[in-house]
Amino acid sequence: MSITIKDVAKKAGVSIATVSHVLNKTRYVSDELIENVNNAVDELGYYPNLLVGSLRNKKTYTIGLIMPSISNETFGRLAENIQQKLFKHNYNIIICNTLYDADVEQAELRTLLTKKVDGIIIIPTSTNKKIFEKIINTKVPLIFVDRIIRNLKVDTVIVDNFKGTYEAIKYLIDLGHKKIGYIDRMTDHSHSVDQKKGYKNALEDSGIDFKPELVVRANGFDYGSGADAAKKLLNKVIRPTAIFAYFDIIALGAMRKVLDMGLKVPNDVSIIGCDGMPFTQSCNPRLTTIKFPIFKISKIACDIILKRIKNPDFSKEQEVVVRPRLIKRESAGPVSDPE
Amino acid sequence: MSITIKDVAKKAGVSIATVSHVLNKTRYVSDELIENVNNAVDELGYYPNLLVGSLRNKKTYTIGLIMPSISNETFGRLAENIQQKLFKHNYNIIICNTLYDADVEQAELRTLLTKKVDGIIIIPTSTNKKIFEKIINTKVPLIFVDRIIRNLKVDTVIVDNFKGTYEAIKYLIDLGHKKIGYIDRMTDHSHSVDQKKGYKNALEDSGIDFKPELVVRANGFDYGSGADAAKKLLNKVIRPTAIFAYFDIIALGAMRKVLDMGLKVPNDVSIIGCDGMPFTQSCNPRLTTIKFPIFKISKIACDIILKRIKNPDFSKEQEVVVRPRLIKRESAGPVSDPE
DNA sequence: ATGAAAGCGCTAACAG
DNA sequence: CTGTTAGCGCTTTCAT
Repeated sequence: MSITIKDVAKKAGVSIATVSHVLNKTRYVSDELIENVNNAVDELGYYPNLLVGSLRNKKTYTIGLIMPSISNETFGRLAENIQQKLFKHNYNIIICNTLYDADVEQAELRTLLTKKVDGIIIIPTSTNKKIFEKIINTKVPLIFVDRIIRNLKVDTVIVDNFKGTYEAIKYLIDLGHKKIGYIDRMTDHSHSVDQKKGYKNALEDSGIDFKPELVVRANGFDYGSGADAAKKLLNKVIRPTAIFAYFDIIALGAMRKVLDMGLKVPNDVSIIGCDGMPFTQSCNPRLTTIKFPIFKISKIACDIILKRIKNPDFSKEQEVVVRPRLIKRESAGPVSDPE
Repeated sequence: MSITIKDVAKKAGVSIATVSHVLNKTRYVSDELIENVNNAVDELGYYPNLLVGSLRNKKTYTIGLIMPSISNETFGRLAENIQQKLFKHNYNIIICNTLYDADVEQAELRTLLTKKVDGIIIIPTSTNKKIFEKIINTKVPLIFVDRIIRNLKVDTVIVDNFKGTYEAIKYLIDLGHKKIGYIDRMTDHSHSVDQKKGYKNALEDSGIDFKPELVVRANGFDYGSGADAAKKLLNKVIRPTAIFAYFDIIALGAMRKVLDMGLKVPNDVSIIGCDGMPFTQSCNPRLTTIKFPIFKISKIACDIILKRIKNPDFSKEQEVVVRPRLIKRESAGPVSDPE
């Protein structure tokens, strides 16, 4: 039972039309009535119901943002950037975490459509084309971030994981490393596949054989998984002199395990992570990492969705690829024992 | 121009009432018509407009969440927890970051009221009572988290920063430390004031004089500020043998500075942080820290707001205080050089 | 210069 | 068993 325009009109002694026009400055109203209306608004504490408009002019000024988990600091920063940028354009965002559960994601998508968001930005969990095609059919602007599904007609903004990883592995090779362990994800998402390809190609281009036993999988994004994965790698017959991990925290866990085993970083084992999280510049030793370009990604995603909302046909679906950057720090160094 | 109930009714050859009743199972409809309606829904890709209902039954199933910055990992986890819990009750959340700007916060509050959220959970930036009293007058349930404003009739969930800090300082004292540096916040918020009081009281209760020169301020939550603050402390005439910081990242920055100056942690300087962020268990050395009880806080906040939504008068405004916990790790140890 | 009223999408009371 | 319609809060056209 909140205060409505009727209450204001009654209190101000005018028609609801006049109240509306005063608030929106949509036609001339005498100074006296303007004053009456404004006073009534203040006294009653009236906040116009924006949702009503959505039923007329078809805009809610709300955008859905679906991601695996905003507590992941990189995603959190991405979300914050997106929220900031969109708020400047008067949009709010409804945030949903899938926690890597495709069913949850589907439910969230449904709710968002039901709440008539003006658009959806998503770091998808599901790889099921059908689901997204349904969304696309609604004509609600949809932007994919950080993950691509081939042959889906949708705007996409991704990081070039292939090149990023290729460059990092190449860097290790140039430092003399030949036995490079690789901590892989559990998923079959594009970004994961591309990353592994970067690893393989870098090795092969330098004439180093790819050895499957140097690849180990870690599940999740916690440092315990990183430590476990590193343990497996370090106990191999051919012990790697360098380890690449898909996520900084995994890399940190790996580093921890290396140190706990009495080895030195980078003297005995070099380590490279991914994302460029803030702590990577303050841990000990500082972590070499591939920086995820949060700012660029969020800017592009926002630009596209705003344009798409303004004009759904402003262009064909775009696929924007952003190049990540290798930040060289202390955790990766020359191999100490080149054979 | 999205698909409406009319389109469905036409396609299914029934009235809009029947469509409504089929979708909501609110009255008997023959199997045949149910089937027709469901088919029409599927074929058209119809998503009912939930916002319309909000204008009738006065519920939007949307809750506003305002915090300084979700990219702060602790806040991010809090937000994620809250989102998860509320989603189970069919609520979505609109997230707003104030970035510690009170004006932004005020604008966000306004927008949320305008979008008729069913409630607002806020870690407030502003300390201005007037602003919040206005919100409270609207009767929209409001919950304060992690910050308290005295004499404001509002539900509040906070951490006992006094006790938490008291305990941490006491721990250092028991380890033999007498010169304990304190890195303080820039704000005058309750949690900050309480924290400092905990520091002072712990000292005094142990017969150690509080020395203002051992208190230094850092602005922000980045590790650079922590390093700067630590530098100031370490260059004091009486160099502290321990440093307490209000935030883990500040503590990490301080630790970094200590190491960079050629000192050892904890041998030369012990360090304690606040929040219990994940990286504190994997940095080197592992950080002793006061754990912020994210799970409890979010649970309590959600419980209260849901009850308040269901029944605004279910109880008087509550003030729940949660006790934090000191996690003892390697960054704090016995003083090496007790005089 | 201002008011009356239609209509947005949907639910629920009423009609049959 | 199903359809017709009022009405939620507001904008906007039409009327005066």
